Amino acid sequence: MADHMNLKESGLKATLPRIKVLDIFERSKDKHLSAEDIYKQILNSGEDVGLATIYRVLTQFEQAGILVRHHFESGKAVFELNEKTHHDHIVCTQCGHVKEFCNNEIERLQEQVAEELGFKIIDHSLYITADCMKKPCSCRLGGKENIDKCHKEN
Amino acid sequence: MADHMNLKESGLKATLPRIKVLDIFERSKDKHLSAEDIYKQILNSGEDVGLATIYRVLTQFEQAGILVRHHFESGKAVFELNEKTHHDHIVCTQCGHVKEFCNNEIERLQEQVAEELGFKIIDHSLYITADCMKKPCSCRLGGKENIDKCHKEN
DNA sequence: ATGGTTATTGAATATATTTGGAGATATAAA
DNA sequence: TTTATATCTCCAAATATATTCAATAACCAT
Repeated sequence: MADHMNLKESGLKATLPRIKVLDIFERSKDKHLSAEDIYKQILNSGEDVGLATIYRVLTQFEQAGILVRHHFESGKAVFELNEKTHHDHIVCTQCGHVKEFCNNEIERLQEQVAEELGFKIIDHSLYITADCMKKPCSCRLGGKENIDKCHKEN
Repeated sequence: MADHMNLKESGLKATLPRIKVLDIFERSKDKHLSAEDIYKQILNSGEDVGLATIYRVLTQFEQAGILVRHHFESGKAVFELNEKTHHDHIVCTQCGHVKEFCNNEIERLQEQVAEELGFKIIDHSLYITADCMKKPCSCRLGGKENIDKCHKEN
């Protein structure tokens, strides 16, 4: 359900193969999955994605720090989600720039709210969509270079 | 017709393509529509609007805070009306039960954090995954009926 | 209403990625 | 050496979305 901002952060487009792969990993946390595993699961789900694409996506995700690759005895590489230190996201609707933040007070309140409702928090994701208020700024003229130029110093 | 207000407020002229697009979203609340979806619907309704215009209008609406853009499973962006009547979600990993909540303090802190970072909030979504701590409870035995029975009174 | 100013449109084209498939490579086992 | 298996690379085609530009339509002040 949650929008996959990991992709945007990594500069990867949210395409069907990538979203599918991410989804599978998030649905099976703490499991080690090989390229073939992923491939079969996607085929089973009715979608048709090439095996080459799976390998490519896995490597991209590894490079983006989304996944971790392991080589166990089996001869084939397996992957799992890279649980990074947590942070929330604020995304500019004007230029797409993503900024990370972490506010302890917000984290604490979440725990509190959850407890009041009778839940114990396992994880959470907070995405704020916003306007970076930098008009008139070059990032509004389009083009990735402009975004980078504009936000370099942030 | 009152839609024109939205447009005027955003400094956008009330043109046929824009009114049509807005209309479609208001007529199909809670649905996620892609540029193609909109395009086809408009063509079906007899009007002829260019696909380029649809893309342009959708981006403009997003920037105006009228629409929110998501990337779900499909690989193409989808949009929905930006409902200001906002709430957050807490989801139980055990039984899938979803509870909505809204905590003013959290909302306020988000505004504050955003402001400190130089952003103006347009929208946000907070998903908490948690454990509903109701074990041993019937919802853990599987089956939608059980979930409903278990959480009816929440 | 009229006309001038300016924003907006549609069509074509551009862009920038990403994709699947076939074959290349590599490594290990037989 | 052959065989099998895992992974990667090349490339042409597909995809989603953006941009350019001349023609048109919306807005505003007469």
